[in-house]
Amino acid sequence: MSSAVSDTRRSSGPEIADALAEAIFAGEYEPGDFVPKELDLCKRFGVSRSTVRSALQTLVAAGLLVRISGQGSRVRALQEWHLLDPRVSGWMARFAQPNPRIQREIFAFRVAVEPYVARLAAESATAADLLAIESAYQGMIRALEHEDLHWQGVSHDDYDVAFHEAIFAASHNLVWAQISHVLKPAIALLVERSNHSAVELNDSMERHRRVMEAIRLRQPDQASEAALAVLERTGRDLGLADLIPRVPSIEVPTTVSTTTEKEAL
Amino acid sequence: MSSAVSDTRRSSGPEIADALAEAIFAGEYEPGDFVPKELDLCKRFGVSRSTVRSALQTLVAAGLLVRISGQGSRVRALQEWHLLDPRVSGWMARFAQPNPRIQREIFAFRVAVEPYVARLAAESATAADLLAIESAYQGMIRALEHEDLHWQGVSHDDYDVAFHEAIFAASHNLVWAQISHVLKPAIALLVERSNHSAVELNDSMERHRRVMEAIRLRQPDQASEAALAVLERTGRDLGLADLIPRVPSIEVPTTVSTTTEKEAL
DNA sequence: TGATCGGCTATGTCGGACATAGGATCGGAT
DNA sequence: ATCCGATCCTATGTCCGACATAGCCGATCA
Repeated sequence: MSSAVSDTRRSSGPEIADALAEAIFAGEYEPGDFVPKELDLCKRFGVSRSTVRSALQTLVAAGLLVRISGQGSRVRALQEWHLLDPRVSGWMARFAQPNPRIQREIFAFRVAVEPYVARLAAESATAADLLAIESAYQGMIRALEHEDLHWQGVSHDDYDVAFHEAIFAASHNLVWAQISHVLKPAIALLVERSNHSAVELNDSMERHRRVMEAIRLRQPDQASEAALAVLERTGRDLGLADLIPRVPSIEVPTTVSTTTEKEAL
Repeated sequence: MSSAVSDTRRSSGPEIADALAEAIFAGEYEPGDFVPKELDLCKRFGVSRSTVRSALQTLVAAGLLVRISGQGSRVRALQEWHLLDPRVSGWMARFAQPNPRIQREIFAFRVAVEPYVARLAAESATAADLLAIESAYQGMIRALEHEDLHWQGVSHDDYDVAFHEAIFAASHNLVWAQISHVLKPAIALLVERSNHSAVELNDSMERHRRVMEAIRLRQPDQASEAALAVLERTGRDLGLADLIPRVPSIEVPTTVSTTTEKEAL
């Protein structure tokens, strides 16, 4: 048992935390269980108690553990985990792939959020933002043309992720930008798992292009729809398509208070 | 200088991190600056290096600091801070009150998000969720009637925050629930700063009631509108009303793919 | 003048020790 | 016999002192 964490080489801090996180995400220690005590972890990883404590503190900060004085370190319930911590998000993408519930809920979140963020981007993207978006898009194109050789180690998927990140950044809102950092690992995971046939890729590229174009032309409604269309393709590729129509994206209320769409700048 | 952090009493771990965070948020140490080295902090707080290192590690996990071996601990740029970490969110609410940009952007985020979450809640709230929402609502009422004496130390504001939290929980989505934890301190801050005149409170209560009723009756559209109306009042009280019409909430696309509203369960 | 070498600073890691919190156990009193 | 309290035990929290290491700066030398 516990084959995942048995490395003896000196790996300093973060790698120990990673190993423990992997074990937790793999279900080796379930919520309510206690992870091994500090001294055992010292022996297992061949490091001192300071280092182990440092790693454990990382997991506490991530909300994965509670440390009870005199008792041990207990795995917390799933709801308590800080899923919005980029570290946790990264672990989830790497280790929790088979967990369908989490994948579904994150995708549902993206379906709600990304069209709205695209709308914001259409309203307030600067030239610099457009450049970042277009660079990512061109990178995706180039990576497709020189299919086998990854352009300088940067693959099509990397550009795809960068494309989505650039749109979040273009929203010019601190909170949404943070959320893109959190979503990044999840997006990366979905991108690399979605299908890669030629037809699908062409379709996907066209959908991405429409998002970019709508943002450039300051067309919030079209940007929102186009972003949803991108997710629709991804969802179809991964069997999550049922989340698309039922969980709509963020809305423009049609109440009377709505002033005419302001053409800023 | 640095009058904020000069307490000598034994305060163990978290309070030292809090004191440092307060100093950073107060601008005592700006991005790029170095905070005092470990040994100085030991002397200042009267604790050992282990304790200081523990506190510093908390700030690193929050994204406020980078620790460079042999050089010191440097304050990171604002964009790097993990604003979605509940701890950071709490510090922000407590210490960064005068920062109008952050307040505005967080409120803009709420305006986008809360109506959509209310919609989700209307679609999938269970009886238990309704109970939680209604309990918070009744608590607000009781706290108003016995105005001066806080009911068992729980004030009207606390119930208000709990009301919003319960709605997030009723969305039954891990990510949205997390976001409520993050928003909680910000909500608490806004709630306690908004006006408390009798007329305004009555108006506010009526708006809250409409949200609750719409969720109970499974009316997503009404729930969304009602949630926006609650925020509209808050925004008006705090001079953020201009964010309401311009930054609409998450949308139901009116594309053909929308199936008929599903009456779940 | 410029590149390499050495020293300096502050963090990273180590090992051992004691204090403390929380649970379990065992005992006494009703 | 049951209930309650004092005691022991375990594992974490804190402390101390020491050395290793990373990164910067200045001095030295070609």
